[in-house]
Amino acid sequence: MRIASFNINGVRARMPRLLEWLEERRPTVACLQEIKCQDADFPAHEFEKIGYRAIWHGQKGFNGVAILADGSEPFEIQRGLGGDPEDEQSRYIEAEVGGVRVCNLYLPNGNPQPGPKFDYKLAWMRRLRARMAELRAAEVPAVVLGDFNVIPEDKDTFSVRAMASDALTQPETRDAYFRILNDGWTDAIDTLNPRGGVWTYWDFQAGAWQRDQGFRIDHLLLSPECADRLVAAGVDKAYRGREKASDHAPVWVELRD
DNA sequence: ATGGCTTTAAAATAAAGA
Repeated sequence: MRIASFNINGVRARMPRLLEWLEERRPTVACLQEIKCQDADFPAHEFEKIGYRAIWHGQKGFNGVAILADGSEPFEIQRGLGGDPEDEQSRYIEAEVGGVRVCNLYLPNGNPQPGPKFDYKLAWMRRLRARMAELRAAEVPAVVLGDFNVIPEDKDTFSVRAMASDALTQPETRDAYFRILNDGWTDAIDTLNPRGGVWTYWDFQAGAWQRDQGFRIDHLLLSPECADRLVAAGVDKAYRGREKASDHAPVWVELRD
């Protein structure tokens, strides 16, 4: 099975491009972030017409996540990340699909740093680590994927200097990410591309796409039960160059059945 | 150059993104 993640940056604005990608690439599971719509406005019917069933967790104006599955309805396990009853942002949804636990997240950006948004990001990462520890303890095959808003290492950005004061590269951000990995998770794209230089995001501004000035912030983390089944992982880079594209490209992992 | 684009919300600007 192939499990994909795509920060779509406004699901309604991207529908033609998104349907195109689903039909051309036909992922078994497609996780979306930044759907930027309320629950009532999610275009579930458009996905059903091409054979995908969906669950989603929307929010007015920004954030919002969804899980699409080819030919079956994802079995919802959890919506929203635990650990903070005050947190009302729609950034997490978890489901069972084809015997795999699929955990789709849109991690807070955290800029500007320092400040309350950065504090929220770091707190969110601690809460995520707690949820992922539960999944590890249960020993279920799990893929935790999405827009992490983390540039893990210097090799994951076109310019270390340009990103030096950005929340995505701060030592605290990276520490939190590697604390999670060291609990026993495998970063699929990094494992298959250890030298780096793989981008998943290119800014809309300053000709970043044309200059190939991007970075890697969309990640697919595999539990040991899934890491044993890793066949391939990659970025559908060409979709970033199409008309009315998102600023992210889709990322995917292929698991042996 | 806290710029440079783009979407959403809502009616002209403002917030958010990374």
